[in-house]
Amino acid sequence: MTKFSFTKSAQDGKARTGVISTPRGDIRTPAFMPVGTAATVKAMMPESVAATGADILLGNTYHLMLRPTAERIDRLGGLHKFMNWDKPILTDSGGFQVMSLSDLRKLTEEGVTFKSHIDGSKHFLSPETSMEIQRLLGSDIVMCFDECPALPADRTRLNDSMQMSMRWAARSREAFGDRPGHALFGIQQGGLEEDLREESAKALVDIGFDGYAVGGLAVGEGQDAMFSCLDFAPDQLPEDKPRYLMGVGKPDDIVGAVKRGIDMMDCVLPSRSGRTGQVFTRRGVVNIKNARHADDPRPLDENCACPACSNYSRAYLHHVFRSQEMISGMLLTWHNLRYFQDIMAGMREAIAAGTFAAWEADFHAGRAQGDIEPL
RNA sequence: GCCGCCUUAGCUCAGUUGGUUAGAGCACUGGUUUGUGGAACCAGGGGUCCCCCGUUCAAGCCGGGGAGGCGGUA
Repeated sequence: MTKFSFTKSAQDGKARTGVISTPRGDIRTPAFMPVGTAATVKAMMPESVAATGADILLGNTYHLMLRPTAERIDRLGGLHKFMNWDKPILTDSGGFQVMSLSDLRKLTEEGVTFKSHIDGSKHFLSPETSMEIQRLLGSDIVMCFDECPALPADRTRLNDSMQMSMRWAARSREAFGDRPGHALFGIQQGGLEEDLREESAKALVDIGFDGYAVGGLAVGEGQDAMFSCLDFAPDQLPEDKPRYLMGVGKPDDIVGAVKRGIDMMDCVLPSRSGRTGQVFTRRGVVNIKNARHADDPRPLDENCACPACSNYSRAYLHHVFRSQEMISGMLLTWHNLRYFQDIMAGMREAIAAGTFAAWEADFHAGRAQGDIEPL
């Protein structure tokens, strides 16, 4: 069985490019992972997700634990077979839901009891149960169970939370055990505090992981603060392991993160926004629902090779969105995912060529143009 | 012809005993979304309350007349 490994092939400034090798295939970095919370990237067929250029996608412990349950997925041959995706899958541990479902859970040192948002039933997640669920799912990259505190938060709260997440990281490592071909990633916490981040990184490295995530960002602090944190946080993590910025972000967040040394990211924005009419393009954001598109025969982005841009007018995309036709979410999600993957491919190429700064300038110049003039 | 019901925002409709600046859903115009509780959410514009007369301090609401619509009936 191929071992899990990360090979960096080039670096330009702090930006890195390389390959994460797994038994289920290679992940080209920097990588963007579409989010498939409930064993589906909403509105997309798995083969379509692959066609956008994704090497890996993300699934979720909490959601799959509730429905259809990890045990059922295990009986049916694992998450890859279940959802017809044979490339790598990274699963979040449920840590994010500790924050996003804060009204529906009770947290103790031992773990978190959730009241199901589906039927109100109680479910316990801890480092140990999260590891077991992610094992049953057949996840290739397992995330430690952590607490992701929302920002702003005071230093005492951030410190207490980080310390507990580090204890949970040790328990996660212990419970994960030795599973060749599968990776376990630790998650750095500490809010925006440099010394807490440093302490967290050291604790994680002492435990030892296959990759390291920067957690607890893009949770209310704004881009300037996030970038300030990313000016030091990735540097605190091992240079020879993948660095994963969790939950980020918008196109310019992603570019700024890679520039600061991040190798992997995931975000719901391209898929969620695709379903709600917000489109990301080289020239910025387009709201396809806006009246200005109703008679526009031009494509969203003439330089995009996705099906939405290749075969349909803005007028059509506007019409099917307004009509709430399912193809609207399908086409716009496809476009957004393709655009995100094009950004990643562009960055990988530029880093390899040593031209990242020029690529980045071009990226920002395109956005500065704004969307095409209305007809 | 007669009887009954109806007429309030672009549409479908609420509107208490007559009482502040007449509301909702949809539609319309925009905005937001960051390890998915989300095909979600937020904000805004939009009114000759069918018309006329009357009663009253005060009428979408009460009375009279008219117009239009729907249903029943000969």
